[in-house]
Amino acid sequence: MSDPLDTAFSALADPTRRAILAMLLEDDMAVTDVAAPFAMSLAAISKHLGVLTAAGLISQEKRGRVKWCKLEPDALREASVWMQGFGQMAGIDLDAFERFLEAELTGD
Amino acid sequence: MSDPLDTAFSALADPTRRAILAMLLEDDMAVTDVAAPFAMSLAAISKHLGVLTAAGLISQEKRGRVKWCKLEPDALREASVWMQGFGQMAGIDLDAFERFLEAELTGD
DNA sequence: TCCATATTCAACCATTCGGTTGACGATTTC
DNA sequence: GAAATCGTCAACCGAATGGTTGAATATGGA
Repeated sequence: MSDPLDTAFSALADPTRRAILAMLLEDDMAVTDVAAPFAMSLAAISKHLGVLTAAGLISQEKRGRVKWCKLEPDALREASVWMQGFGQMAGIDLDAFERFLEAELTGD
Repeated sequence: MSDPLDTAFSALADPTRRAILAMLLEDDMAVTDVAAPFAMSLAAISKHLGVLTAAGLISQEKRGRVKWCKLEPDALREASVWMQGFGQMAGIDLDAFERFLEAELTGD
């Protein structure tokens, strides 16, 4: 499974991993803190983080005894581009999306 | 795995299935014709088509003895919106993003 | 009717996946 | 130095995945 799209989509297929990505969207986090809200072992979360790292969706940097996890949206962008090829995203109000982006980026 | 995002991303994680979707982007096809370019059994392709159907990414309609496969981009829409949020908006207020998604997905 | 075509079903197989537990190495703190 | 904390590793488990083959079920055409 060397194709980056394979690993990216496969990583995104798990709800725990998507939840982790959503958490990292707000801020970088240590492994233990990532694991805190989940009802599963730290080792399981560590594996999930390994999958996300292998897919390039996050990066991990160890400082001291804490390993920090950081979102890496570039890999998502590739997958997103692939999906754009199926263009007919008819239902989405792209104008509203643009306005939203604009407001978010220029606001505050 | 009832979450539609789970099934959609999981279905997209396989290169054979992505290739099938790309083929169907051009035109509707019969199962046998979908299978033709692949070096695997017809039964295997039939299974892949079942996965894509379960994910809502395609639909299948039987006319006579031929079952026609048709791309259904709506299921891709949800997944695409989810990904665009990460790809383009890292560091942006997640709450506002979720409110936007809510409006998009449930609205009108 | 008889045969070919289109597709699925059922059983099987090897591999991967998502989880567990317990031990372990590394680092910080007391 | 001893003890607590952070995180991974290794072994194991059950279930799901992706493929095979061979038989079965429709349907269409001669």
